[in-house]
Amino acid sequence: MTDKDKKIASPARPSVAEMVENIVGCKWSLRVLALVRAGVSRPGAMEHAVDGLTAKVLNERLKKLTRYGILDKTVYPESPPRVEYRLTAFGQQFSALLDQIERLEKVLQQ
Amino acid sequence: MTDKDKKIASPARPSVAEMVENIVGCKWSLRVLALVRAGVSRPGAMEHAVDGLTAKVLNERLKKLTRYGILDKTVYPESPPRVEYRLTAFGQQFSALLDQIERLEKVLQQ
DNA sequence: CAGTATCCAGACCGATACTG
DNA sequence: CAGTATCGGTCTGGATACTG
Repeated sequence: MTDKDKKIASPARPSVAEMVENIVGCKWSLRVLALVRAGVSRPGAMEHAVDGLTAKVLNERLKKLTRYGILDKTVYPESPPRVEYRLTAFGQQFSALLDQIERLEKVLQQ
Repeated sequence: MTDKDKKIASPARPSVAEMVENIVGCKWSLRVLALVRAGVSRPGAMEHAVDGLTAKVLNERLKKLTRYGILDKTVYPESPPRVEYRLTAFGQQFSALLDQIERLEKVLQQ
């Protein structure tokens, strides 16, 4: 975990602009968000799906996204352990940013 | 200028996702973008408007936003020199991200 | 499988001083 | 006023090794 992360441990309700800066500014965040949105819910699957993404960084991102109320974490007490991440209601709205980015992508391709 | 900046000097058309990561990841970028959008076009005015923003960092942001085709720079050959930055057509669409952020802000406040 | 601890090269950005 | 050069502390994130 980074120091930046620690600073928002007990946030005075960070603004969305701060969230966006802090989340999007971190490498892999958008990728991870897109994966969860696409139904890839398990960390192992995410790590496998994204070339170059390591477990350490992935966990940092998942933690941050969870702390911001964008993702929801579920732990199933099995062996081997199974964990799933899902978008929260707010996370679904937040991830609409991905749609707008995609829209801009098309603008650029013309 | 940072090394990250140099890498996109001759871009193979960076994706919007990369642009977003690279721009939003840089502190002050959203603030600067919002200022230009609000009609604050001169660097001096921007520096004066944002507490904590220094000329060096401001120029790095303006350069990057210009290189990405989001801003347009105009130099008036006067003395003292006058410079103005404006949103390009693409920049206007890009800065719609700010609207969505503002929308999310309201979602969060409920 | 999920998650953490440690290390460290390199990037970021704030301060300062400077040019045209 | 606009912009650059340089320095230096801090943070980032990739590699590796490890626990439960």
